[in-house]
Amino acid sequence: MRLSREIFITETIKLLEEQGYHGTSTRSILNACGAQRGSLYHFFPDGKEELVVEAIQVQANVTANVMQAMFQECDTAEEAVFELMNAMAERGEANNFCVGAPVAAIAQESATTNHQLRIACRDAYRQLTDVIKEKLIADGIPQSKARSIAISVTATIEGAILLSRTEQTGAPLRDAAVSMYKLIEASK
Amino acid sequence: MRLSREIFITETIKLLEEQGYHGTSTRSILNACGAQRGSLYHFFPDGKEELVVEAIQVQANVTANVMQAMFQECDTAEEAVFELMNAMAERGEANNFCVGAPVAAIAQESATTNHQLRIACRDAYRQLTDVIKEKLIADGIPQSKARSIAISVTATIEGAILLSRTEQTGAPLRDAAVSMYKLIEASK
DNA sequence: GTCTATATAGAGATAGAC
DNA sequence: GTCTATCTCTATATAGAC
Repeated sequence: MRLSREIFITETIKLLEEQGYHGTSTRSILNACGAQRGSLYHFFPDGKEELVVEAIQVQANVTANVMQAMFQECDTAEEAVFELMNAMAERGEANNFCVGAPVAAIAQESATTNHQLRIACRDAYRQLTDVIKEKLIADGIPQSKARSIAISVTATIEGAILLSRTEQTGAPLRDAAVSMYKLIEASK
Repeated sequence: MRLSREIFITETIKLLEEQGYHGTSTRSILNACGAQRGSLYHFFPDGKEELVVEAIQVQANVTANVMQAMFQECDTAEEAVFELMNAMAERGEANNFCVGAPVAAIAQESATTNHQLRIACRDAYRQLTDVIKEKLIADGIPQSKARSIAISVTATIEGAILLSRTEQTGAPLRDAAVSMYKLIEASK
């Protein structure tokens, strides 16, 4: 089969979402791609770590773009965040929560044990936080306040995905959506 | 050495906190306990999974007790949550964020792949959410509202721990503490 | 660029002596 | 209850033919 870095990255993101870093073997990645071992090390000479770091970066870009597109449709920042979180709840319910927070699992596992991965996760979160922050600023909230709220919203989203996955229902994401709406509204 | 189930559980919690489920080998647990392989399977015939399930339960109980004790010292619910989250920021900074959310890492990894672990994590979160809910109710917030806010707060705490670990600073936890204070205050 | 075979290490678990 | 030896499986990575 004609392979490419892109195919590896796409399949890796999916598996990371479900199983995290240690839980995702290069074997299962190879399997998902229909590739042989040699190809992986041809495209990613530094192996699994290199592949996962790139997967995190690609995933962050994709998510940031989706969020930005969604935010443009919403007048206020509280609406934007509310819509985003409800969309996540729906997406999760449609997929039995097999998809979720690809970065979160890696971040938890690697925060204190793998520098490269930690940095990749950190930068991914900064990118997503910035998208939220910009929407808050565009909505008239002063910069330093916007920064603090954006971090809180990012935290809440990640935690709510975790709870929704654990409960196997979108309820936590929907509850948290309401709370974030109120929080942003009250901060104006 | 004279061993016990308790020693295994205590050491396992510590390792899970840093490395998650797949990242924590039974070998490293044995090492930390100064135990031999046979002892583990003597105390926990079903092996790693049984041990980890118990570790999650014990950890949930300990955390719930700490929270309850802390909450008793605080007049209002918003104060209580604020104090808790700031205490977590401090604790993290004192430990280079090597400690954190033992349940979160396992929950992420096992949500879609291991039923027993998922249930243990789910119950752990329900227990912690209940502690927060009771404080909100005691503070005069009606039950259904209290439930929804408690879930949001739990989500935010878990997410903020994740961000703090990733950034290696307590800032996200402190930002989120302020936000949760505002959220609860505005919900009265 | 793709394939197979292999190297090396580590995983979780079991059996049975003491 | 503890220890050691061992089983089986799987992990990541490499080498070299094609």
